[in-house]
Amino acid sequence: MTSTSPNHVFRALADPTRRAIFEELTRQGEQTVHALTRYAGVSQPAVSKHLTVLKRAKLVRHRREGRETHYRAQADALTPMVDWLKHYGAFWRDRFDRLEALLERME
Amino acid sequence: MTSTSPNHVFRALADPTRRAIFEELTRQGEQTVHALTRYAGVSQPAVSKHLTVLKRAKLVRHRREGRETHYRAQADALTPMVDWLKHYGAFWRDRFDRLEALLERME
DNA sequence: AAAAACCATAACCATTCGGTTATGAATTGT
DNA sequence: ACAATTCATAACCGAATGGTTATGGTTTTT
Repeated sequence: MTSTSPNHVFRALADPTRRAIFEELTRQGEQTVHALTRYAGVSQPAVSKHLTVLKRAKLVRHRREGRETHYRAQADALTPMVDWLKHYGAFWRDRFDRLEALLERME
Repeated sequence: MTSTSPNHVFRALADPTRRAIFEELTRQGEQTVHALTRYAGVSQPAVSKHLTVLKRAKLVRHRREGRETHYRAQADALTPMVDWLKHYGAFWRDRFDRLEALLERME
């Protein structure tokens, strides 16, 4: 019961600007909308809309602090995509399987 | 050399119908356009267009045989997506790293 | 108190997208 | 030779997408 439909995640990461925002949040950690706007090269409303899409996919969380909103990446929301790759990326399936076996032995 | 931009792959897999086609090709192996059309639940031209998009992302290969065209999944084209997950999926990064270390030791 | 900063939403616009039907080219079957 | 099958492309359409500027609500700064 890890995930039902990976739809939102795949959709959200299909856009390069959105991917760039997520990447930036992963690299630099928590950021305000203002900081992300300077980084993204598009208008502030555009960034806000992208963040809404990422939020819907649970790829980011936000935290209000005064007049600014801090966003941070929520990497475990990538699970549906990883699961999908495990099932349909035959090329990688062996490796994933071996990984899981290893991790279990490590517990 | 592994991949420049994962753009085409992410875009191609964003659509559920396209993902379903790729999944079907992965599960059942090579298929004609006709077979895929019966499976996909959309018109034949729609399937052809989806296959064109998947082809652009190198996710499928085709082979003409008489009047029919056989398509098959090209799973190693998922590499850019896996690489991206390795870099930006912090949650999974440790696991990937450990996996690669293990695999190297196993050679 | 007034001004400025930060952010989200609304309204709008051009383009892209995913689908359709129509058509034609090539191959196969009768 | 003719009919039928397979597929790709063209032409078209409504909806979704990604961007913009305008606006307004909070909160901070002066």
